[in-house]
Amino acid sequence: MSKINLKDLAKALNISVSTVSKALRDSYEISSETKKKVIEKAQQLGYNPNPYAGFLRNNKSKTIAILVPELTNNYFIQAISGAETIAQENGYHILIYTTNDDREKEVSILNHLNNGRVDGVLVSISSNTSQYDHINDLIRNGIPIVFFDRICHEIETAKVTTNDFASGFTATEHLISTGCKRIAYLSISELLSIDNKRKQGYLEALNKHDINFNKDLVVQCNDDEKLNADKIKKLLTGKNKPDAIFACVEKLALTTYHVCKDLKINIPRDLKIISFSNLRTADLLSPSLTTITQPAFDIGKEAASILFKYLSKRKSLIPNQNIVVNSKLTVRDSTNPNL
Amino acid sequence: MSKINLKDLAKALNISVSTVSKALRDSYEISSETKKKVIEKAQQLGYNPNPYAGFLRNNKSKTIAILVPELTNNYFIQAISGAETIAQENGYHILIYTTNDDREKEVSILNHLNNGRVDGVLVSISSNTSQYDHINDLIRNGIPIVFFDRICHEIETAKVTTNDFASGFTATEHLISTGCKRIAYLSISELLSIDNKRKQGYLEALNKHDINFNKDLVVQCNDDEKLNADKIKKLLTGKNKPDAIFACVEKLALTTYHVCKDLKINIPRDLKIISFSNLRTADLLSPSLTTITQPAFDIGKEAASILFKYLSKRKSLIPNQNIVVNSKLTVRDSTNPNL
DNA sequence: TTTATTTACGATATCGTTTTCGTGTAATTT
DNA sequence: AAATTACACGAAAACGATATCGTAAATAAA
Repeated sequence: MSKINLKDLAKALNISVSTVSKALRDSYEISSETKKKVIEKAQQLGYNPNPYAGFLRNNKSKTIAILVPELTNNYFIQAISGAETIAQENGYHILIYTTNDDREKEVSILNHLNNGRVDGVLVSISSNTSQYDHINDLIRNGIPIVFFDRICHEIETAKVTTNDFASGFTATEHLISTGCKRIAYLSISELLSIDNKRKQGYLEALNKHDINFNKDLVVQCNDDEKLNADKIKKLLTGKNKPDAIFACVEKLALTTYHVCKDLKINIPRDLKIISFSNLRTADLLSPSLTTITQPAFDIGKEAASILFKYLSKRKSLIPNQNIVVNSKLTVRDSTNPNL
Repeated sequence: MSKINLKDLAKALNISVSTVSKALRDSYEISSETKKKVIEKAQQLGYNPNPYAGFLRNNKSKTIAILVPELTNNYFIQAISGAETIAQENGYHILIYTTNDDREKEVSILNHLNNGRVDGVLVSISSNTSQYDHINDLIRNGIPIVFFDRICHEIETAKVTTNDFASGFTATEHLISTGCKRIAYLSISELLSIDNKRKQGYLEALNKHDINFNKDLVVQCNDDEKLNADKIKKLLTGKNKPDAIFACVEKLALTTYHVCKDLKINIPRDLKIISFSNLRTADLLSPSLTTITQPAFDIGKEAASILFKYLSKRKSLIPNQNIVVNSKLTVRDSTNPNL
């Protein structure tokens, strides 16, 4: 009943293992009658090939890994979901790993993957990563990598991101257009290129509109929610308070909402907020949140597509390229000057 | 540089392959000096065992699959995240699959897994599943299954859920306590045991408080958001409107919020809402949403733990058992009678 | 000293495929 | 009729690690 292998099938048909194998793989060497017989018998006995035998033989596993800092994050989930869609279409399987923004873990997981377990990897690096030996090792071993969102510029391969600079610029300019002059920027990590680019956009917009940059309005946050809340609270209660906040990531916008609730600061009257976010409930928040929304699902699809393209070509060296998918500004009440 | 295998290692050390293998697996047959030498050399040459060779030989892959209806769902993501935590602790890898609530896909994926690719499976079935041959096939083949949330009672194995009946009862009684008499129940699928149990709790609470059950107040929804919105709109504009809604799943509560926004129905004054939900932003919604929150992360951890327990015992037949992790009612403004 | 036991290692079969060769028969060409 | 070519299949060697044997040397027991 169970565990039928090629040998069993061959015995049942009174032909050789190799013939059965070839028949099932539709080889030209096998006559169509034999093929038919084999396929029928396979169906009948419920033959299911052992994947690992094939992987071992072929040195290909039709499996990729996706490595993200965390799962409980709308952006990453949508990206993974997009990648999964493409994977199913191409018959690929997906292994999921999270680093919790821990560099040690990232290194350990990538080293673990450096042995042929996967044909390729989709990575969004953890924010405190700044050295890339573990990633280069993979590439050197012929395991291609595609970065998405949190990318490494230093590594030559495909990188899929959104237009972070332009979006940061747009977001800031939007705040300026509502009359804001003292715009704070909430940063999540100085080591993250997406963060830097968004900040560059922010600075450029300030510059264009002749607003002096005040470095006290850039708040360096991290993964500690409590600490972030404290920093934001200090920002909003100190002298020279901002009249707007541009949150680099969703998490910081939500923390800001909570802080404002605590401090009874009225959004958007006292403080306007805009954020990069993939929150599905952005329009149901109180007040609804103005967002720069990244096409996360498409970014995931795109990243997976590129990887599969090179895998199917049996090319493991992916040439350096930057794929940019544009984000979209959705204006809602958190930046409404008339409330 | 790359692709060092046992043979290479053995050659470099001038000892046999079997000795190297045993040394690396810390076998009692090998002297500690030899072990040290082997381990050193392995490190030096960057030896990384080919996983598939071992999987093939041992018929174990230290890999499990998680099958969920969808990824863009806070509950499933938290559960997966919990399972991933346990998996990392136990050195297991996780393959992710989604069915999009499509029975065909569910069958196809499970059949595909029925070949030793994974050692075990964590499943939340798709809502329209009602026959279970594909699942029994797996178990018969020695691949253990643990259900979480969307379970199959008909199959003898471990099932991890929340206390759906009691929670449905609590939710309904809470609405009653705020003065509601015409409480609608938004159902997602009649074939889903969690849905039925929650509804049973709802009915029981109505019964206890001598409220007549009106079957027009049970709205049968599905995966089509547009259709659901129409049904809810009809419910809220027809005669005999409800004064409260109990949404069986988060998605339906959000749809209700949108419909209310459209119809300018004031929550909670005109309509109170409670929902099963794992939304992190429940308290930031307008109004904040009263929820029954499932300990999704813990459910994922629990499900994975049970699976790994039996896998480590090399027992593939998991005895029938129901693990129940209690949900928690968090009262917020959407059911506040004083607003 | 002889026998039994432990210690440390090597040769080899095995897991289930895929694929390269080799080979016998039939069909085609000279 | 002899030689060539196509066709359909089988034998066997991989892929890389594991584990069961077997065995030589060293130690302990007789």
